[in-house]
Amino acid sequence: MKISTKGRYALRMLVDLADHRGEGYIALKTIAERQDISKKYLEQIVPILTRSDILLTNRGFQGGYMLGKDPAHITVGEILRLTEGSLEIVNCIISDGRNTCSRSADCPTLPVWAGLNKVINDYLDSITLQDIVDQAAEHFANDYMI
Amino acid sequence: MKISTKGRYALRMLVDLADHRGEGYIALKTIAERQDISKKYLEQIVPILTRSDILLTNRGFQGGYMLGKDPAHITVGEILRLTEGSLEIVNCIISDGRNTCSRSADCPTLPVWAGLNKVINDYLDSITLQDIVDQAAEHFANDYMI
DNA sequence: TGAAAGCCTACAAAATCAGTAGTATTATAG
DNA sequence: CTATAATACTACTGATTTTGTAGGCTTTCA
Repeated sequence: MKISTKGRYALRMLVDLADHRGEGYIALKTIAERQDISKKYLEQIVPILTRSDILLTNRGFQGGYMLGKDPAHITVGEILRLTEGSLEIVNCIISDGRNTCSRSADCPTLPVWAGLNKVINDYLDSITLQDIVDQAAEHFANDYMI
Repeated sequence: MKISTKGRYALRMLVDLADHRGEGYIALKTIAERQDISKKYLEQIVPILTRSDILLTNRGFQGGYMLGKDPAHITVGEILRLTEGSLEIVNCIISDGRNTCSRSADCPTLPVWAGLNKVINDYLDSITLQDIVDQAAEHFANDYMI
């Protein structure tokens, strides 16, 4: 029951881009170095995001990546649903809320998982990239005040 | 990001026992057949629970298993923390709330995971075996009323 | 004393994770 | 028009986890 590096790295990359918003397209090499993540591995994760509207890409010389939307309109839930495939916490339930298991009609535990799903998705959908950037800035300011 | 069969089977087994409370020790064979789970596999999951106080065991002839506590005092969170090892959603954080990653001091995404952890644990700790049994009974009653 | 139960340990197929590697394609500067 | 700097695509791989099977051992009671 873990979120994989795929989702964690994607989030870190997008937060990095939100942090450097307004600097145009940023090369993956730069991000990989700043975040200390294998560039080759990131290369595999990134296309998942470019296929949606949250990440824009430019190939060739001086190419790179740029956020496609306002960080305040990109939620963590959105990012993780793309990179983790799905946030469904059990195989008993598939993405559209329908269920697959033959026992589902009478399964007393199914409502537990459905509720857990909702709690997780609601929480992750409530946090935007902008929230993360803002909170980090606040954290930094507090450090200075000590 | 999934809860494994280990946790799901353990929960189903304990709900089954809660359903048949007052019938003394119940053989694993019976539970495995009722729940359609491999008895041999259940055998491996069960010792995790007997080591805690939620499940009592009796060996030998007419042995079996019995809940060790009132179902109203056994939470889903308790069961899953035992069987899934931990409910921590990322490797960045370990069970006692301390963190392992070298980037943790400045990691802007860490609070997101800490918050997700709290949301998940709070939800799962809020549901007891008795809640599940009650809700299933209600569901059954509603079916009859239609 | 024998049958019914749980206990313990080893093994293994399949899936998933976390990358590495190499090649192809695209875009721009000069 | 070509060298270069960047992304895109695809294949492979070692390690770990998941989901069981299998078999023998021990305990309890009729």
